[in-house]
Amino acid sequence: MTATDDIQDAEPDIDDPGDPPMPERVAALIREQILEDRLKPGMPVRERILAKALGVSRTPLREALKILSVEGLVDLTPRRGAVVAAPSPKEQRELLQLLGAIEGFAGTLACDAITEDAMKELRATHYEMLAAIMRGDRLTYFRHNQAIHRGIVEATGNGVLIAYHRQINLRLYRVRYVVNLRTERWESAIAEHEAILDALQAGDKPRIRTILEMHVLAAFDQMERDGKGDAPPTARP
Amino acid sequence: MTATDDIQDAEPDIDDPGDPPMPERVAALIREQILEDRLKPGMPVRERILAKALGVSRTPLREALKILSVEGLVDLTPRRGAVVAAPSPKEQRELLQLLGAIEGFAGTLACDAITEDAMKELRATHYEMLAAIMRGDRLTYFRHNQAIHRGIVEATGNGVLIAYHRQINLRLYRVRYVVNLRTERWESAIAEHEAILDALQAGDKPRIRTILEMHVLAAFDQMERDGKGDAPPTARP
DNA sequence: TCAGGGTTCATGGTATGCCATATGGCCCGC
DNA sequence: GCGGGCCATATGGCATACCATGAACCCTGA
Repeated sequence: MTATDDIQDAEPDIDDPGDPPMPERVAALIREQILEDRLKPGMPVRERILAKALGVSRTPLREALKILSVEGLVDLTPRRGAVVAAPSPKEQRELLQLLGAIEGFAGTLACDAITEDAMKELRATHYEMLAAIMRGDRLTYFRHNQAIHRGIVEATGNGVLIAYHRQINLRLYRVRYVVNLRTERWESAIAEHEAILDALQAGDKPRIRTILEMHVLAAFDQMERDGKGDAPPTARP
Repeated sequence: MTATDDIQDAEPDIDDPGDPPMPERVAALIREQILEDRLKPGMPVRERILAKALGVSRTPLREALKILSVEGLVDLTPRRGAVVAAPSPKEQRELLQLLGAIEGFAGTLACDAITEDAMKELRATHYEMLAAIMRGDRLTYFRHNQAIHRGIVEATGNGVLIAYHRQINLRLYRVRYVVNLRTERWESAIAEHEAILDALQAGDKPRIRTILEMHVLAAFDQMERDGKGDAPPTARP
C-alpha cells in the first residue's frame, strides 16, 4: 500500500479559498494523515501523486512539506524527497524529556496564573478521564489525558510556551498514543494526575514540576521495558 | 532604504550545488541578514526582488520563507507577503521565559552529563568573556556569553534540546544583542555566570536551574526599565 | 479644493514545464 | 550462473509563466 492509496479517498480537492493560506491547509491535512497513522512513519511522500490526490499543484504541496519538515513531522532528504518522520527511540526519549521540562515549567507558572474556573475545568476533565477508564475506552482516556496536560500549559497564558508544547506534542503524538494504548500503568498514571492537580491547587511549584518532568517519561520507560512494540517503519518503496 | 538595497551587495548568486538543499541555504542567508540587522524587524520581504538579488528563483525563496516562518523569524500574512518578525515586548518576555526554562532544565541534565573537558572549556570561555569585558569589547563579550549558554545545553547531549534552544535563541538574538549592548549590569551578570559554573561543577541541580531561569530574564527586565530603546519597526513602504 | 471612484500596476499565489539525478531492471561479460 | 555496469524511467528541484488580488494614483465631479 502506497502513501497515496491511504490518502486517495480523502477530499478530492480543497479549492475553498478560505482565509488560511493553502500551503498551511495542505500541511494541516498531511499532519492529520500522519497523526491518524494513515501516513505511517518511514513512508515516503510522493509529491506528484499526493498533490493530485489533494487537488493542488506541487508548489503549495512542496511548501507544506517544508513546513512539516521544520516542525519535525517529515524528514526531507536532499534528492530523495520526503518521508514521514520516524523518531528513533533516542530521539523519542529526548522529545519526551523536553516535553516534560516544558510542562514542568508551565506547571510552576500555572500555579500563579491559573484561574478558579480553569482549575475546575481540569478537575472535570480528570473525572471524565476516570470515566473513560471505567469504560475501558482507551481513546477517550487518551484524549482527556492530553487535554489535561494541554490545559495546564494553556493556563500559563504564555503563547510561546503553548505553541512549542503543541508542536513537540505533535511530534510525539503517535508514540504517546501507542504507549497509552499498550501500557497497563493506568493506576499510577491516575495517581500522578491527582497529585499534579493537588499540587497545582496548593501552589506547590517544586512538587508539580518534579511530577510533570517524571510523569511523561514514565510511560515511555514502561514501553522501553516492554520492548517498544510498534509498527515497523519503512512501509514500502 | 528597501529590504533589497540592504541585500543587494550580497553574493550575486549562490549556484554552488553543494549538499544542503537550496531553500535551506537561502533560508540561512536570510537568517543571517536578519541577525545582522540588515533586514530589520517589520521590514517587508519582497519575493521577486530578493530572489533576483540572491540569484535564485522565487520558488526556493518562497520555501525558504516558509521555513523561516515556522521558525518564527518572519511573519507570513495571507495576501501581504512576508515581513521580518518583530516580537512584541510580551512575546519577547515569553520567549525569554521559555529560553530560561530550557537552559535551566539543560543545566540539571548537564550536571550529570558534562565531561571534565567540557567543563574546562566553559571555564576558559568564561575567562575569555572577562577579557572582553576588560577591553570593553561588547560584541566579543556577547559572543562568549552566548557560547557559554550554548555550551551548557550542548553538554546535555540531548539533540532535540539543543535544536530548540538554538531556534528560540535565534528568535531572540537581535533582542538579546541589543540588551547586552545597552545594559550596564555586567557585574551582576558575571557573578551569575560564575555561580552557574560553580553550581554546574558541584552538581547542584536546584541551584543551577534557579539561576538560569532567572538569569536570562534579568537583562530583559533591565531593558524594560530603561524604556526598551530599540530601532523602530516598519522601515519603508 | 477635496473627496470618491475607477483604473492600473505591482505583488503574492498557483500551475506547469524542463532539467538533473537517483533507482531499478536488464544485458553483457566473466 | 552470477556479478557488475549501463540504460531507461520516474522523481524531486528549480525556473518561469499566468492569474487573481490588493494598493496606490490619478482623474473627475461636486
